[in-house]
Amino acid sequence: MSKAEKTTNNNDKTGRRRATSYDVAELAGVSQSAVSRVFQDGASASKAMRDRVMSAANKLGYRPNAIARGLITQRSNMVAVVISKLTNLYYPEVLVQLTQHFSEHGVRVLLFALEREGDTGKVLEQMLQFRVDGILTAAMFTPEQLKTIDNAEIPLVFYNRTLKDQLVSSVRCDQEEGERWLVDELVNAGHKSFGIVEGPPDSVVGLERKMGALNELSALGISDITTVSGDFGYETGRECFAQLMQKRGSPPDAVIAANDVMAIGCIDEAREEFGLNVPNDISIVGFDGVGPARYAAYNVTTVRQPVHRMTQSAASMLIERIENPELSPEKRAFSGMLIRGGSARIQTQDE
Amino acid sequence: MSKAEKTTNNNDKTGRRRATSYDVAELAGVSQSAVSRVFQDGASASKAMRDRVMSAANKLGYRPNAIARGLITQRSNMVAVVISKLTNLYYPEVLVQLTQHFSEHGVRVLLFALEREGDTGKVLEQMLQFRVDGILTAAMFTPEQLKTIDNAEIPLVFYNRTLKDQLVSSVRCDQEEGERWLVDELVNAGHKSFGIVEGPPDSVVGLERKMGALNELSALGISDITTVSGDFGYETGRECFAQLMQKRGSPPDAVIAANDVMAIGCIDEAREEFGLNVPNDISIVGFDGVGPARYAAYNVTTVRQPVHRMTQSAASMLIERIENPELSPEKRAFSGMLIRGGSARIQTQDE
DNA sequence: TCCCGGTTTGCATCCGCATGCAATACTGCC
DNA sequence: GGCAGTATTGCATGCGGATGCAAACCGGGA
Repeated sequence: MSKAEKTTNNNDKTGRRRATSYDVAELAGVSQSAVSRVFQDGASASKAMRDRVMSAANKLGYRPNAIARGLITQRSNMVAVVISKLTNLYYPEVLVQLTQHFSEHGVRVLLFALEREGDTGKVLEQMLQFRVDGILTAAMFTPEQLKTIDNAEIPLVFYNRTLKDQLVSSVRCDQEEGERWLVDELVNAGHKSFGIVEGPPDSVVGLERKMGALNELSALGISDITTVSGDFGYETGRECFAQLMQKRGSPPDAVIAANDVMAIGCIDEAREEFGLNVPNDISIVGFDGVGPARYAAYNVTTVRQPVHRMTQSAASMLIERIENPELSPEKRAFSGMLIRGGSARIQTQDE
Repeated sequence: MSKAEKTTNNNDKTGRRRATSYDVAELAGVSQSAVSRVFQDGASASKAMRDRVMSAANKLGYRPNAIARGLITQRSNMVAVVISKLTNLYYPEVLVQLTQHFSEHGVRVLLFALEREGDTGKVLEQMLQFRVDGILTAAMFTPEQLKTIDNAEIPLVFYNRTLKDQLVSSVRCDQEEGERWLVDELVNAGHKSFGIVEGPPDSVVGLERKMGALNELSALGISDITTVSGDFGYETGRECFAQLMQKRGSPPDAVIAANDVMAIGCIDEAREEFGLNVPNDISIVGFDGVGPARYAAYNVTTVRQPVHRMTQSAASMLIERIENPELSPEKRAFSGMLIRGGSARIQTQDE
């Protein structure tokens, strides 16, 4: 079959077919490669050629086929972003910002949403089949899965989690540090007994926060600690507080919740069901600095993650590694920002 | 160049290269088409062939290349999902659920996030270049853009917005109806003066809600109405309430906010800055039924969107139209659910 | 044993674009 | 005007897999 015929094979059911570079070439009376070059960045093409091709392309409504381009350049210009369902209220911002950062570099986001953080297996296969150029994940992978990704030589950046002693790239908020701050402030202000509301068992973030708090409490010689476990949601925040009360009989001086939403749940439960005044009867702190933490009714004392810088950083780390696979892994930890809200009795000002 | 040579051209910088169907074929001692067939659903292949190929494939870590497959089948198995930034707190759920519904049908989500609902131009081009099989949008397109999409014969489903008198598919919550319910309840309970907090000017959803409320108020002969305008965020919710007070001098009997987050802002402002008791001094209602609306401190009277059914419906509508492009457009409107929270003085029970 | 119908399999080709290489056009300069 | 040097352009081919068609194979019935 000749090249000319190629431009006439309408194979769409409707008889129409999307214009290809051959169609444009024919209409413009130039070669297909010329068309290809006009639609590339660094390619050489004279102004005359550019005009002719663009005019023909507009007439036909031609757009380069990113799929075909990806096949030949071995770059899909897509990255996989993996999020898990539980972490409500916070990841939305992350996702929108990430998408925009990637977008500025011509990279699209292929979204993978997990029911729970454990469901990574199913999606990994898909990511590989779609030949994503990189993976940004807010969920953990098993060692075996990591090996698969490594074998495929796909750059990977963890978001808010990392692997100690392993060569992986990650961007995270220093949760231990944040918890340390909270604990220090509370202890300095005289709190002696603590309740800890931890996150779901398979959440790395939740675990880090809990350990950060426990370690610091232990370092400060505090041992009156009661731990209960929730799932990052409002309802379990309330349940957790109730459990805490049941376990202890009386309220602790302070409650450290693994995130703001659970802290809010605790505050509501403390007020509504136990008639406690927050912060006079009990201090309650959270983590994240999400929107609702700022609502006047709660004004949660918390540590805010620098979401914007983190997403920015994560996106550029991944893009750099896509463009230069030789780059060695890098772990970046951002400090959060202590928000001295009104839900805890701590000093308003350092002296 | 012979077929055999094809299997040996390592062109990766590292000397490694992802296994292709040719590699698998060679190792298994079969033809490339055989490999292709083993990795397809309806294709014919004997068990013996299946085993040989799968074994070779596993040995090589082969995975079919979805990009190449898309090129030939004319199906990318990707849909574009367009969201805009402003609508916080609510779209996250939508997004995760949509992704999961699509995922069950083997369809991936390519995410496009808009800074504002007006920025559709930039992303449209990208969606077309990536040859998405369909578009699900929670942002509006211009008539010109719609024509482009139509020309490209890409199925399109609107989420929570639609075009009257036009042949487009859409899934939405009946916002007018919901506002009608709220207004009826409030008026029945004796509210006579109203404040309306509307959404940002380019939000279709916001507009629908405002008009729904205004129309019903007018139908019921209520004319004491003050309108102010926010951006769906908490802060402007507070500002709006302050403006409302400034404009009127005294609080209206009820405030109808275009979404829950602004309703929460109004409640906080009313309580904190104006010392009003909600709902005794003033009723405040929202829309959406998001998580924070349920927090005990607010317990917002609102209309909850049936998010799960809506996303489910939207996903399947789009998939059906991808598989059968002849299907005519369809508009589905779901009724919301009136949540009689504690932020408004309305009857708890119909008699 | 031979022939027929139904499966499996291989062959060849195409999807739409990028790119190395060779051919051609154009530029400035002596 | 001629020529070296550079900027454009066209040609041919490949990226990885799907698929129509024909060849090969398989089993069963006469």
